[in-house]
Amino acid sequence: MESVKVLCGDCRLRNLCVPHGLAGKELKQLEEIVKQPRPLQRGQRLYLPGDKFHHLFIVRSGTLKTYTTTSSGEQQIIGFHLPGELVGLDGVSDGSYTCTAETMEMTSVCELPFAKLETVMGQIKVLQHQVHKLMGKELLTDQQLLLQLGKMNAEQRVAAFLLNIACRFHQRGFSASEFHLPMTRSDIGNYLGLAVETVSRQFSHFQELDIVKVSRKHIIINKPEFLRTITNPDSNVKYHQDKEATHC
Amino acid sequence: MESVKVLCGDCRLRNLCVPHGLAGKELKQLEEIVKQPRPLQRGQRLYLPGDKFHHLFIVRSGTLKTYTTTSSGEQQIIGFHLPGELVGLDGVSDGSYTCTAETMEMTSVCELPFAKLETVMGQIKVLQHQVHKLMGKELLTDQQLLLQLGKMNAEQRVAAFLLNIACRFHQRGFSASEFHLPMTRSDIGNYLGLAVETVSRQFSHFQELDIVKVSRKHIIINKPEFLRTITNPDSNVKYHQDKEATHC
DNA sequence: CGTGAGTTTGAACCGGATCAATTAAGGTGG
DNA sequence: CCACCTTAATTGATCCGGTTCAAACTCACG
Repeated sequence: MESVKVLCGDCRLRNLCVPHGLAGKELKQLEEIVKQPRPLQRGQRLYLPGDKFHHLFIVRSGTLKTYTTTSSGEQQIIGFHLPGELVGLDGVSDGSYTCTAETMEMTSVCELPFAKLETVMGQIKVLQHQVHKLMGKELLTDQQLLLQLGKMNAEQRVAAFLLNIACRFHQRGFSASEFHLPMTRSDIGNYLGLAVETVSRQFSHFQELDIVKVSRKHIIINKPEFLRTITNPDSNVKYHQDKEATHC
Repeated sequence: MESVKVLCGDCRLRNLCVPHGLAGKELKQLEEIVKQPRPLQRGQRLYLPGDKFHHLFIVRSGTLKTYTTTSSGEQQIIGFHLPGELVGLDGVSDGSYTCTAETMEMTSVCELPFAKLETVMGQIKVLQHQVHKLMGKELLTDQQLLLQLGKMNAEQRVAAFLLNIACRFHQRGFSASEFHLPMTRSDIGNYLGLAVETVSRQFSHFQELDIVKVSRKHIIINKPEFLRTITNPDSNVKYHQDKEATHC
């Protein structure tokens, strides 16, 4: 029995995603080129370095990580991808992927054939612009991480990481103050350029300060504003007292 | 007296650049939307964070750097941009630039209005695909740097940096083994997440090993294969003996 | 239960930062 | 053309944040 396809128009995530701004016939055009392969178990790979690039993927549920591998076998995690996020852009430039995309839990994705997407983008301006924005967002995400790796100490990196994850959960309709991390400490350390032990110690450290409550992968953020103070040391930007928007 | 506009069709860099693959009427369509503002002195800014995004820029001659600035005023250089390279994609996502783009010497650029570019991309498939590839390349460049910042030690970062610069000079028709660095040690250190002193020491170190000859900004690479060995430690990938292509 | 992966915590070590001082090189004005 | 000044680069000595090594602990899962 095949599972029924979720149409973009019915998807909770559509406004974070490629179909943002589309409706009617145009939305249908997009829906027609989207495939939804069967869900993947934890640890399965969507693609490997060198695989020919044909598709972009969008996480529908679950989480992916993408990582590059050095010639000596070390890997650097480039990103964690939550529902609504685009994966596979690393293949656009050379026509083959350079990263590995691997699921971190049971995960469903949408599959977008890039050649067809480009054709439809040529016809629908709104779609074209939205895809460009999503490509641009990837760049900003990477730049944010570069800043963390290049200029922040361990405490700041972990604080920034927690805020970033909290913010993205919030955007997806989940709590920004209480959530379940889909990745291990080791993944976090790899991503942030830190040893596992350092990540663990920073978590304990924040817990001692009563900024967060950590039990394994379950996180409660008590004082997001403290985390923000840590990442932005002597920023004299006023702290905005919007009750809700503060998390992002 | 206005300087004469260099047409894409006459530009040495056209195959690295946006017009790659275009000819005739299509090339003309592109040429029509390209502006060439007057050359910029060293230290001038093309845009600042928060400036509204209207243009992409392409370096025609000279060098740019782009950097993000933290709330506390620290800056992280994201990239150095040589002739033929695209600058300004950090503005696509939010409609405002997030970086500062600053010249490192006397520099000329081409200016591409992004809205018009998108229109023409909708009409010319080859152009559309080429721009997407250039956007994808930015991502790969950032990912390369992430790997360096996340997983490499000082020696490896500096070696990788030299190889990367050498390669890009080579692609632009200059020598890969002898060149003039457009940036200061401090810029290199900032870019690589290292202190100035560390960069300087690594240069001296490589010079002692007779791998390079350094005098200030003038660099001669004697043994690029040694640099490659340093960045790819126990890679058992065979060393290709192509006399020329080896630099990249 | 028992087993193994993931996590936490402690102690010792080290690579690169920081501090400090010297040298070299453009750039400027006399 | 040269003396002066400022900025960039080099080199040495010390220090420290984060890694590494080691061990104990916890929890999910067969």
